[in-house]
Amino acid sequence: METNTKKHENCFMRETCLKDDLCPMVLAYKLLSGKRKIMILWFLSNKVLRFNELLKRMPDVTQKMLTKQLRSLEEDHLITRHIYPTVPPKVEYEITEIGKQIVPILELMHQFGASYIETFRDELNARKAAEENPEICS
Amino acid sequence: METNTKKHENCFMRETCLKDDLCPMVLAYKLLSGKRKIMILWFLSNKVLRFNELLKRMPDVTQKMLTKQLRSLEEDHLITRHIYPTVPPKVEYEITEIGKQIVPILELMHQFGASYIETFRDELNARKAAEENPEICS
DNA sequence: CCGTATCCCAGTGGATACTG
DNA sequence: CAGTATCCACTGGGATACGG
Repeated sequence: METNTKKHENCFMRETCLKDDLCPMVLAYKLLSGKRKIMILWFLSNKVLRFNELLKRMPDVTQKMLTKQLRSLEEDHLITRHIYPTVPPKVEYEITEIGKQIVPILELMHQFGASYIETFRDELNARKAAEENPEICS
Repeated sequence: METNTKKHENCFMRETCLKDDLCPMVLAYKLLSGKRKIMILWFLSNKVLRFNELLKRMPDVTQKMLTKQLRSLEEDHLITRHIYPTVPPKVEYEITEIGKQIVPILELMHQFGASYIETFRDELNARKAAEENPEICS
């Protein structure tokens, strides 16, 4: 009987959710897809930050990409953008209420990632070494 | 002191994790990146499935892509592949122990997605209608 | 049944230079 | 400071056909 209280949540989903393309899980995935979005949300989760502050925290991203991802997050209502019309300009980004609901997901991902690294440390190091010295495979 | 039990988990991470590129959160994101991986893990989370059973559950994916994503998941030790050398061939995919640890993330994503849809139902419908009838914008 | 092989396209994201 | 504008390489992923 499915009146069982300990029934696996959303279990029905496993059979049906693909039928309509507004599957909540897939939607959530799409909202987070983009190489930098999770990091942006992560950094904003406990602090309002300016454009340059975000840029400094993400050394390997270009201005263009940061702008693009920020605009996309704003469009999805996950962050807001406050412009102060001063000279020089000042723009602050803040996470929204709905955006904050993503943070627990990020924390779980972090936990999982840490546990995964723990388990496969050696293999991960080997992979990394391999792609840094491809000539070894010659 | 970090002996504080109620301290926000991983809070320190927000400042430092980008410095080395093995940030656990980013790693977790990469393991799940790929249009179908979350769905595959979702379907396998409570059942061992054959290739064709997966294919039937995901009507909009090609064999090639399904194969590719399955191989990638296998390589990352999130699923295993059992081959029965019968005629016709039979291949079963099963989630691993480490793979099972991803399921809570998927469940959170599903919850979030549902809540997001609840909040922005009208806008989501409008967007969908817009991309189905682009001529409206003429 | 469970794949590979080939071709091809659109979108992501990097580098660099310029602007209000 | 906080962006645009251009150009361009790479790859994710779709369509289709073939193979063990």
